[in-house]
Amino acid sequence: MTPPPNFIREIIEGDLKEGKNEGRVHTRFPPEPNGYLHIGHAKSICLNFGLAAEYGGLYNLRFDDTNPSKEDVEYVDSIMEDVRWLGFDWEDRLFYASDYFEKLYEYAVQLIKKSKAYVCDLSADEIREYRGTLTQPGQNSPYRERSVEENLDMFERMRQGEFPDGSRTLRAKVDMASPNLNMRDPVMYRILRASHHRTGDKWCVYATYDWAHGQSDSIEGITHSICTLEFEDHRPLYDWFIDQLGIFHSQQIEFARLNLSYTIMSKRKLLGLVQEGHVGGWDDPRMPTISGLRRRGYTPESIRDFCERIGVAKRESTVDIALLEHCLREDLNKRAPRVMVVLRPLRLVIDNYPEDQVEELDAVNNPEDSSMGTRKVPFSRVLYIEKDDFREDPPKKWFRLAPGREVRLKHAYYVTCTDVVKDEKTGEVVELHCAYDPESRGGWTKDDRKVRGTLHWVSAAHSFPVEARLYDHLFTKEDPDDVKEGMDFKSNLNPRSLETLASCQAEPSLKDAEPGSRFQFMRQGYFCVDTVDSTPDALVFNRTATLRDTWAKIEKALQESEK
RNA sequence: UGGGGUGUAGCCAAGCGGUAAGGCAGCGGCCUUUGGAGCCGCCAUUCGGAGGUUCGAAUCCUCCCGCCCCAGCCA
Repeated sequence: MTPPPNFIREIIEGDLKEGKNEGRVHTRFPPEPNGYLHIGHAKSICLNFGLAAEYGGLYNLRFDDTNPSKEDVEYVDSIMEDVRWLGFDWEDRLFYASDYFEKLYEYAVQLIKKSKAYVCDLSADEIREYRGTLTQPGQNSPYRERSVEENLDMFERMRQGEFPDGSRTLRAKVDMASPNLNMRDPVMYRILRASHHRTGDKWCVYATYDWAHGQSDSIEGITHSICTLEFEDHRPLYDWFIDQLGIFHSQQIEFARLNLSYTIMSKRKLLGLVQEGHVGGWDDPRMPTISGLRRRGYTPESIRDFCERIGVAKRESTVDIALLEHCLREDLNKRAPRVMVVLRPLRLVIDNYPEDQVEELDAVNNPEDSSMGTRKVPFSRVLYIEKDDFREDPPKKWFRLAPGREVRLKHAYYVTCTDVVKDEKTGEVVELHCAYDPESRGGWTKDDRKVRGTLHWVSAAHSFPVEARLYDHLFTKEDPDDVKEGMDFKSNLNPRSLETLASCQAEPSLKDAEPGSRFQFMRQGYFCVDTVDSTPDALVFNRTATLRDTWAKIEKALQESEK
């Protein structure tokens, strides 16, 4: 399969044709360790690493750790775990911008010597005032024309910790009248006494993104530095620094970040959900984080497939989350073994089935893949079926169970409903009585009689209780940020994003299911054993995705036509 | 009102002067021991709008309109 064309591939192929960079393709994924990776990062990882792999190049993992006040090792660990899980191996090419702090400092000295950088004593507020506005040019800082000697001395003293936090900065001397605000003497270093997760207290001056990023790319010999659209305005500065220094020139290319319907992708907002307890953590199965998706039961293959299918372009867009779910189902359909689990049990007694008899019936593990074999499922007189599979007063087109109706029990027999037992007080149906056809063993008869409905079931005496967690979109709105005045995205949180069913009944083969293992609960959806809360004695399953539910559509259409 | 981007179907997205790929969603049908899966078919006479160039324009030119990003010592 040849990957779909996109503008970045076009650029790379053009470069290759021209023999640029000696034919090398070298990319990097540069996360800041200030949060967990999400599906949007997966797009970037697949793009960066996928492209390098495709053109026989290399890719680096580089932590952009230039702001110690927001960063933490917890995040670097999770990021490495997530990237590996997605299926990418950076081999020995793990780097940190902090690896280059000394080099960056030397580069800064070079710029000072070229009179292209200066120490500025303006406060943050003053810098803002001097910067001008979108329509008005800025004014030069009064410190702009300090001598090289004084700048060298002051910069050295900044590093030595002689000045308080925020009191001075090192700025690039570019152009205060530039229509591009990024060129109005951007800050390269700020004084910040914060302990860095790797360099500890060695430094009290830290490079800004603009100063660190391009030079890090250059040091690593990155040929194509792929980033998101909001950095487009920074490209002239990216190029300016590299040109002033006369070092290897990486090419920055920008693409549109991923947005997903019913989802937020902002790390800041995601952090808020975690901190305020709206979700259980970064790895809550409702989160769009890689760790959340993993715990939910997503496969790395399905995520990579998704990232390929959404394409790469420069126009801002929001991908329908149904596409992600589709990729997941397509993958799991082929690999997930089928099992029978009754989510909301309803007792069903087969009156004409011998009291003590138990049959071990053959069940196919995956109709899509016969190599996955078969298993035995016990059948007996008392079963559980799904509450939703019985209607006392069935609507049109209903071909599940109802009084007098015959259905097939998957892998087993045909049964006909003969009696309904209700709770005297509530009127709730509590038990069904059926008669089975002994000639229908395996689920078919010689007379080829049509039985349209097929239900899943478990034997009451052989099944065991499990918990199922049914997840739905975290937000009720396609665009969670679409809110009324004064409200924020949290007002769109879906109160029903998690439904816990504590007394489901599972077939015995599930007893030894390992944490993380995935199944299709027949006619219900894909589920996986939770890796955090599940124990061998009390299994917890997360619903990864529902199956397509044609009946739900039919019923909805039926109800609407009656109105 | 400065600068940088960007407009192709409900949602993504190909297209690069020769007459609108593909996927998702949706809708019909077939098939089915999962109302699952699979299979078949339908779904843009038109590309943000208006002019122009050309035998021929989504592709080139002009003007207009919409949307996104930028005034952190965040990334």
